[in-house]
Parts: sequence; C-alpha cells; structure tokens
Amino acid sequence: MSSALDTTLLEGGEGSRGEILDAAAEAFMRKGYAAASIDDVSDILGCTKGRIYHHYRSKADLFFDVHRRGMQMDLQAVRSCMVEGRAPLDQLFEMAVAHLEVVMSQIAYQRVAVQGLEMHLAGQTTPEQRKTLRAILMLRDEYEGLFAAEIARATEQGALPEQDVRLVVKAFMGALNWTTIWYRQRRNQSQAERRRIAESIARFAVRGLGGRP
Amino acid sequence: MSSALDTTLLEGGEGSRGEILDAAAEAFMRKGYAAASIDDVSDILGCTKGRIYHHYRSKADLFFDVHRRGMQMDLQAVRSCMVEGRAPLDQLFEMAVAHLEVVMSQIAYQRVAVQGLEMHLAGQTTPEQRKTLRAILMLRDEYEGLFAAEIARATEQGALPEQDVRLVVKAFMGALNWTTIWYRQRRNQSQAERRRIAESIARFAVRGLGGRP
DNA sequence: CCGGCAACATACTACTCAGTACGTTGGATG
DNA sequence: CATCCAACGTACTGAGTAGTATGTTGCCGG
Repeated sequence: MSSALDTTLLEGGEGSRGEILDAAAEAFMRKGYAAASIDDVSDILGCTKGRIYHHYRSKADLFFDVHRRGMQMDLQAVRSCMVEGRAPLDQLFEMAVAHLEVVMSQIAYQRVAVQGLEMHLAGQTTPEQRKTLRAILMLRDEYEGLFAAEIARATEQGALPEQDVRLVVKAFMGALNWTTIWYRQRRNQSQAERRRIAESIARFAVRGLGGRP
Repeated sequence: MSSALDTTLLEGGEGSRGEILDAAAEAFMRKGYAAASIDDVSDILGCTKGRIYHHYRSKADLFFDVHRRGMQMDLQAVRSCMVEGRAPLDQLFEMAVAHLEVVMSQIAYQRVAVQGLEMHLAGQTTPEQRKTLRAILMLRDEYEGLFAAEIARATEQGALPEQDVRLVVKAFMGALNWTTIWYRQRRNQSQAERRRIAESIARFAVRGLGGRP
C-alpha cells in the first residue's frame, strides 16, 4: 500500500513510473524536449498517452522528473566516492571519474539534464514550473559546489595555484559534461574501455586546474 | 548589382539576409530550434513571415545558415591568429582565447552552433537537409582538426605527453564550448574583463593537455 | 461475491505553427 | 512613362500535438 504521491522519492527505476522515466529520457535525448511528443514516449513503451498522463500532470513535469533523476544519479555516485582524509587532487580525480562513468552509462538521463540546464534561459514555463526548475537547478549548484569545495581545499593546501574558482570550475565541469555531446555507446565496448576514457578526461580536468601530473 | 543567390558567401551581417540571420540566431538561442517559430524571428525584426520565406525555403535552411555562419566566425578568428613558427602550446593558447572571444561576443550564433551539433543525433531532417548538415559538421571537424593538429605538433616536439589526441581534444573543446551554456552577458562588462575570462579558460585547457604553466 | 479504485485505453478538442498562394509596392530599366 | 521584378505583406490550410473527458478492466478488501 505505497503512497501514490511520493513523486519526490527516488523510486524511479522500479515499477511503472520508472519505466516511464526511462522511456522519457530516451525520447528527450533523441529529439529534445520541444520536439519529443508524449506519444513518442508512449510508443517506446508500447502504450498510450493515458498511462503517462495518469502519472504526470504535464510534459514539463515529466521532463523535470527525468532531469531530477539524472542529477540524483550524479550526486549519489560522486558522494559515495568521497572519503575523508584523501588528498584533494586525488579526490577530485575520483569524483570526475565517477561523474564520467555515470554520464557514459546513463547517457539519456545526462543529456536531458544538460538540456534542462540550457532550458533555464528559455523561460517557457509556468510560474509553478519555474519553482520546480529552480529547485532542480539548486541541486545542480549543490553538485557543482562539491567540486568547487574540493578545489578550494586543494588551493588552501597549496596543491593548486590561486585562481578564480567560480571560473575554473565551469571549465572543469565543461570538460566532463561535454562528453554528453560527443560520446556514443559502442557495442562490445568493455567496462575497461569506458574506464580508460573516464580516466583520460578526468586527468585532463585535474591537470587543467594546475595539479601536477 | 550583386547576385541574389550567393547564399554561401559570408555577407551575413550586411543587408536584409544579415538582419534575418541575427534575429534567427537570437530566437533559436532563446527557445531552441524546435520551440522557436518563424513568427518569433519575424517579431524580432518587426516584420512578417513573408520576408523570411522570401529568403529561406524552410526553417531548417535558416537554422543551417545560422549554424554555418557561427562556424565561419570560429574558423576565421582562429585561422587569423595562427602564425608560423610559434611554439605549439603558445599557439594553442592563442587559438583558445580567440575562440572564447568569439563565443562571448557572438553568444547567439555560438549557442545555435552547439544546438546544431546536438541535433546531429536527432535525425529530424529530410535527406537533402541531412546533406547540408553533413557539410556543416565537416566544417566543425575541420575546425576541431586545427586544434588536434596543433596538439599533435606539440606532442612531436615533446611539449606534451603521449596521449589519445582524439579524446583529449574533445575535453579541450568541451572546456571552451561549455562557455556557451553558463556565460551571460553583463552590462558594463569591459573588454578587459572578457579577456581575463578567456585567458583563464584557455589556460585551463592548455594545462589540461599537460602543458607546463 | 460485490463495490470501488488504481491503472490504464479511447476519443476527442483546441491550438500552434510550418509552409503556401497570392496580393502589393517601390524602384530600376528601357 | 510603361513594364517588370525583387522584396516584402496578407490570408489561409493542413498537420501535429498537449491536454482532457470519459470509458474499461482487473485486483483487493470486506
């Protein structure tokens, strides 16, 4: 007898809601938010719009849920790889690798998350939806803050040169997140190969900050 | 008595076509390709669709022209900053700065160019349009190739460690192009301030390759 | 065994918007 | 001064789609 209103919980991935989220992520990735229709999503699932509108009040709400889920994936992966006492630069490297592995394994959700970020400018939303969007973007700020804090720690310890953290963290995230744009899933691509890609990009990002290789 | 069919020339910026291009870049930046309507473009110009369809056969053609123009801006700026005999890492730094200054000064065109890149996956185009899109994406490959070649040169000279150039050039471009997503034009933002931002990001990118600061 | 509700499907409506067909005008040309 | 055409404006159509109103079904508790 689970509550039918726990939209904010992270059950996405199980049950009917989870299937809808996966299909929506796929559809939004392929065509983008505006071009993807609700019928596209239901076609992927082999059902009709009725099912989707039974669970979500609007297309925007569905999109936001996919976006939020993508951010939660990032947050969980990166948080769980953070350990006390590790050198900040090593920590940053591991965080970057963790982020990249989420990007490559959950490319649909991650591309949607980037779309949501771009959508920020286009104010094509109702006031209530803007509130929701704000909340998700705060999740993103919090996420970026994890990296920024680690950069600041490294700087305090003298492992990085003094610099504008607000600025370089953008470049840092850019080097990582650009992967959502060029990366394509290959068949027979081993876990090890993805790991190699993640480490290469992560090494680039940490070196970019001024960390010695 | 200028030819009325020289669509491929880079006259965009002058005359009626140039105004349409500017307005289209603005509209596509604000709402994205799918969400922006031709009427949005004509509203910006204070005219009607008639004017636009007199110059462009379809919305996609207009978008492609904006995309192409954006790439031409990049190519011109970067090519004109390349000089013979300069050390590859210095060259890369200057190229990155040039790219970033185009991004910040022509944010609309550059955001559209990134959209066009993302659109590649979504095959929402006719066969003829796909051909056009291919041609523009080849422009982009050529552009990326300028950076890749310089990275290879630096590696040959021992200024950079051996690494997967195909991969790191993606991270390099990512650090630069991510600027199209977070950068916002500020009033009273001096040319010097923009220069400082460009140099910070460029320094990050070159360092990421393994170049000594 | 029966009422009730969650979880859908079906069948619509209203609206946006790309593209078109055609009218209008002003200036260059002869 | 008549003609012609580029450069628009006006008015319309058709297709696609978000959202809704209303069935239908199967399961679950009493």
